[in-house]
Amino acid sequence: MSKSRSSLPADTTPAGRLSEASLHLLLGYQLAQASIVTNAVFAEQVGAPFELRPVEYTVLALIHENPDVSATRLAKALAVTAPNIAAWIDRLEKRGLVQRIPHATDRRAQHLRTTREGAALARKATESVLAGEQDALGSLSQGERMILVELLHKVATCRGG
Amino acid sequence: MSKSRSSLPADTTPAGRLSEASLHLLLGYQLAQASIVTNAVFAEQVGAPFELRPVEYTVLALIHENPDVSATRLAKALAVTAPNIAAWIDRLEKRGLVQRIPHATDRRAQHLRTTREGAALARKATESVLAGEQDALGSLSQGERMILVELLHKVATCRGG
DNA sequence: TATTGTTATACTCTATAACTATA
DNA sequence: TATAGTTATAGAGTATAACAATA
Repeated sequence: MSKSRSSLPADTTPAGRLSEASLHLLLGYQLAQASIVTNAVFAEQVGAPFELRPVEYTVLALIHENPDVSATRLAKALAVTAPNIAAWIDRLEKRGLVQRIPHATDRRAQHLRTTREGAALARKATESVLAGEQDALGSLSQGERMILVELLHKVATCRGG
Repeated sequence: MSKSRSSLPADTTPAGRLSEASLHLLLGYQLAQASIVTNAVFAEQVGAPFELRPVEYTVLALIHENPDVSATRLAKALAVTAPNIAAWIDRLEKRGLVQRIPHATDRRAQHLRTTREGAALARKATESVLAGEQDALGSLSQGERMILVELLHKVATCRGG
């Protein structure tokens, strides 16, 4: 069953049917338009039920996957400033989702780990967004989604890190 | 000449080399990571030289391409609220880049048009970001960029408009 | 001197509520 | 009663500066 939406002219905005021919090839514009959809999915599947903001969720998930990571490395991975990553970690720590562990030899540094509850939440949240995205993006085949993810990763890799 | 960066492990963040296996398939996450790159390109090519914010530029470009569009339709196309689109239009109008024209029959409504300067700026800005993106994303072939744009457009089209 | 992490603070962006005017 | 657009205001998100402690 194809969606009526698939009959949209190629060079018009998804909402409002505005011409976007000159913007069509702009990756930044298309990323922003696509993000409107994924942001809505995230808000519905994770933001509202688990009270996690997008960045907050990503911080939690990356700590979960990278036990004993430092705040500095997290900040670089997400391109957020040091004061802001500290604030996000604060929130997660106060909710009992992550722990700050003192570094054994370097007394300035610290390791970050998820608690048992944090790990469980990270798993549940990831599962929920994934399912939500697959549901919302039904018009894309599994293959198309794979290609899209790989190309996006290639774009992200152009970053100076 | 291939970039040293192309030797990056597939499931690590571009910066910080964190594992991201569980996030890898999340479109929202990959969009955010890719946006870090395109946002930097925009800031350098348009944001700084022309003093235009991303949304501000997009509003200008869409008005340029859709003469006599209404603020309501613009707001829907960009998924921003009515008060915010009004503020962005205010900024553009005060800089002499767009004009608000009273509607002929409906005295509540108005048409939006770019001025001669606004049109010139829209053209120059679009040209600059495009060139900047092509330069920054040199590791993607022209074909890959086309596929990426089309898939992103397909994602955006999943929006309820 | 450079690095890790923090606090304090200001700025930008966005959202909601309440309003005017018109249809 | 619904719509187009505005104003006022609060909240979320991010940035810079200045700092403490350690390497």
